[in-house]
Amino acid sequence: MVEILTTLRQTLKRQGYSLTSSRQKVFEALEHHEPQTMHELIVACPAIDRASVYRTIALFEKLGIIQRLQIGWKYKLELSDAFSHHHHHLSCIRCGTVVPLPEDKLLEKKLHSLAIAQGFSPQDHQLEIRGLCSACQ
Amino acid sequence: MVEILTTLRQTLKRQGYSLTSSRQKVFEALEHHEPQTMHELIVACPAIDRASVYRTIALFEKLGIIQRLQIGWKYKLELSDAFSHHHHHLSCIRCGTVVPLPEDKLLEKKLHSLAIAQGFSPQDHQLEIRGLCSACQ
DNA sequence: ATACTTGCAAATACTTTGCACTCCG
DNA sequence: CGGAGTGCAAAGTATTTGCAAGTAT
Repeated sequence: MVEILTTLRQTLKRQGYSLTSSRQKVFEALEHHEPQTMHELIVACPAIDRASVYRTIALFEKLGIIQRLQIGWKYKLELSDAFSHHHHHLSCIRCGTVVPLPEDKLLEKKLHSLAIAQGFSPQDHQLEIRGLCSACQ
Repeated sequence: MVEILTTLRQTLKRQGYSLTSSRQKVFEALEHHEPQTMHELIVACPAIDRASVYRTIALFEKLGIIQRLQIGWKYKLELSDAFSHHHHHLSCIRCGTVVPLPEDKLLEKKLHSLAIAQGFSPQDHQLEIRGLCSACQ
């Protein structure tokens, strides 16, 4: 808990930024949650101005602290691999639930080799599988 | 060429819509192109009002003619699997180029089984691999 | 001191809607 | 004729920017 905030502080400091209480609140709103929309995040941080949330998210994204993903129609935000675990998502097209997919080494290797085969130097990737969750089937 | 327009017409007609010249132009702007942003599409159809392009895209999406993808920051649009081939994307984080990834049966099977293992009934999926293309490395 | 941060208000950008008119079956 | 389709302008949302005041190093 304290540990991860230290990592966050260091990540910011390394680039000349500081861990302010606003930034910490945005970070905590993202922690231990499913990917959120910008709107949800703004609501989750009522004490912080919208513009500041946008600026914080832009900064976090630049520093690789968070990542955007496509879940359904709109993008959502979640902590990046460095602050959580690398994973993919299953999303239910009926109830909207998003479930993380356990890491699969074989899949990761496969994706890497596919990119190499096209002459790309892969850096990261995103996968979303849509379908019906067990409850909605 | 004519064939695919016939399929398009039938898809529309089946739901009570007709293939107008505006809709055909939007469709053709999407055909044989990399995924495009809404803005690019609007520019590509100068004779058509912005609102109509939005309405056409909404309709096409409802009927499964196109799909949205998140490529980097913003979403982009492309024809869905029914009007092109199922594929994934490699995108260059430097120059923005998007390259389709050839279909890989093994990958598809793998994704299907991963979803099943979580109790999901998978319907479709999207994969984006980001990295540097051969020219930008 | 100097550079980074933030809130607030205004400016932009993006998307949807209401309405009148046209087109097609 | 009657519903579908479109352009145009206006209304809504979403996101970014300028600026002055506050804060950390």
